[in-house]
Amino acid sequence: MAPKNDGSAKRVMNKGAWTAEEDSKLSQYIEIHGAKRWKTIAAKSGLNRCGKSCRLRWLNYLRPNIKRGNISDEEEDLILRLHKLLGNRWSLIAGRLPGRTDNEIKNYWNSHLSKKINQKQKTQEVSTVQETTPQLKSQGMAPMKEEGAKIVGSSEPTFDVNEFFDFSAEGSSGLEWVNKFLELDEDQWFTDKR
DNA sequence: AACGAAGTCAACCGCTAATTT
DNA sequence: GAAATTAGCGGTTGACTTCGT
Repeated sequence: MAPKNDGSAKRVMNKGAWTAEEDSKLSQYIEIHGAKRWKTIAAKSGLNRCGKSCRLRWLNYLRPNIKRGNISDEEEDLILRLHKLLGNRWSLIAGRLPGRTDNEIKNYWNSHLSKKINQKQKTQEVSTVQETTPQLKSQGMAPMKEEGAKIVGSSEPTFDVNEFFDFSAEGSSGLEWVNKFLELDEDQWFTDKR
């Protein structure tokens, strides 16, 4: 679908890093008018930015109660466990970590955790293949290299969570089912960590 | 001190889903 | 119900910083 030509299409928007002045303008506008209708916010706040850019800036940096940096061990554990459960559903994972944004968690995963997991996975794969291959061969099956890799550190969960859980019935911050699942998973988790 | 490689993270892009007209 | 608009998501990029040589 083609966007309406409102006369602003040819206007060159600012890109790149936000300045303190831009942050201030955006914060002030949202404080008065609320964080709705980003296109309008972008147009009326005096920022030469697109609505998308304003929304991202607000959600990731300017909104209240944002935590920055220093992800604790507890938070890291939770991210690992939620990723194991949900895959790359960063916004859902972020919903369980107050003050954290999906972008931050995604970055943290890509720069820190994926490496940790790859290392762990490599060591596990060696032992798993050694243990399972003779048995699988005897059953006429190939070693499950791909499937095995999905257990930890893949971008997809090992099952379709939508088939198991009705996301439409859950608020983003009230995912009771996650806690239940994690409680169920707790024994296994601490067994893994020992 | 200088340089390149690797790591980090803010921001953009493309797409889909949800909502409004 | 269809079209248009808006919101939101995840993947990717690129500028900047840190580290190693």
